[in-house]
Amino acid sequence: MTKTRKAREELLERIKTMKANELLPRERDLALELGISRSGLRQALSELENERVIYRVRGKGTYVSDKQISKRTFITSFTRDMTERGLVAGTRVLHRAQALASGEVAQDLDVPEGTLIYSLQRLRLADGEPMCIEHVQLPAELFPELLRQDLDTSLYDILQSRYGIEIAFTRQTIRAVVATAEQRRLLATGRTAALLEVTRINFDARHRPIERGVSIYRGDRYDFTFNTNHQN
Amino acid sequence: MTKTRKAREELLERIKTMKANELLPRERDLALELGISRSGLRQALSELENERVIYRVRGKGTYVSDKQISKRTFITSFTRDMTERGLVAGTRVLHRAQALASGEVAQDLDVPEGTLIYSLQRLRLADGEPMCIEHVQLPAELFPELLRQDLDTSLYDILQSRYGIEIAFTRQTIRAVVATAEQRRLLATGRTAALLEVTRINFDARHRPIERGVSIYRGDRYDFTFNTNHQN
DNA sequence: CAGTGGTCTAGACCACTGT
DNA sequence: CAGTGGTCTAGACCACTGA
Repeated sequence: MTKTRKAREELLERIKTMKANELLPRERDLALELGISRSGLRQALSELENERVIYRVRGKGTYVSDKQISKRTFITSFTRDMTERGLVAGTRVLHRAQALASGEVAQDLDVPEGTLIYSLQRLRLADGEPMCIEHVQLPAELFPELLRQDLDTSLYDILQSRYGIEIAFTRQTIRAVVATAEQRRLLATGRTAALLEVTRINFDARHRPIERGVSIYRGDRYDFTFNTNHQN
Repeated sequence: MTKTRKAREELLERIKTMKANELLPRERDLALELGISRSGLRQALSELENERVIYRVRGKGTYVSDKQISKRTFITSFTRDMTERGLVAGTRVLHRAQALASGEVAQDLDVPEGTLIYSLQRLRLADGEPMCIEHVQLPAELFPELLRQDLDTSLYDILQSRYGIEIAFTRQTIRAVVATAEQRRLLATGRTAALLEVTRINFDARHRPIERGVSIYRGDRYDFTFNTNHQN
């Protein structure tokens, strides 16, 4: 645990007890109080500012954000997403197979055409109701024996705990599409349903593609919320 | 222009001439070369890392990212968005009026119900074809005489150049909806069209809501791409 | 004017990588 | 082991805010 990290935790504790828009002590005092240099403190504060836990005003001071504003950055994991919405995530594996990468999949995963991949199709449920159809591809080389794992849970938990893979960032493309007959059947929607099609590629810290997939969500039950920073 | 900023620019110049995954000089040498301290250089590098222009590997060095990966963070401005796609943005103002904030609008803008706002409805075009219907609300107090401006251009350019307002971050919620008859008429889509409904609130650096709006995009012509960092 | 956050420095030491 | 990026420090000075 670095000192900056520790300062960050202590700051979060302190902020929890404060109201929105309340003023924090000046940096020089906070640093003294937390037993850290001002530079170290400033790094911790900068992280919290990026996460919108606080905001800083030059010449005035550092303030606590509205709780409302700070949340929702991370998405990606269906299980976590549903949990945050107060729903219980469920999974039905529709199909699992080895396959050879081609076309868009090979391009997204940055592997030559014909590379061995795992392909996984799952129906994801929220409180027992169909929410989304998921089609995932991963390079087989990185995940030996993946298809023998229990795939009824969070794929990202498996990648992390069993293969030690950490996702560093995600690129997503969202479209609106009209449901096909097959999709209507699986998702149990009405005749003319609009669906949210999310195509995502997950990368590790070295910018290597780790996993890609397409998720098709019911438009009447799902929305997608996120924040964007416009620094500079 | 700060030294860090200058270093950043010079680094970008240098990176432009390099290939993907090429190794940059070590930090100590780069700092010397750019006439800056290592700390200052590291801050510039950290910015570039966040923007995915470079990536760093401990014990090895700092590398140039694939050009492919770095782009697409900023969205929000329709005009800029279309320009990046190689399309010409156009605008037809459908409606402009003063109004009183109520319900969701008052809540999103964080003003009491009954506060005076400006309301603006525009049809946005790409290469002359309808792309999106936009419905925007802003607190009148912040933007005197707004309705007298030329609203056929980028609203964000007006906010910045005429009112000196800088947007610091954006919160967006995306849904898929089926087009109503009115929307089909305005957007010139077919009978059963899926649309992308984007609700956004723009905040300044002090976390004050500056503007909110709903944009309804044609599902067959538009997609929405963005990146998410999962630091920590 | 005093008080705040923002920038910058030179240097020390730590943690990880690959030979 | 030598070489890399990562953390941390103490202190100086700048730029902005509001009384």
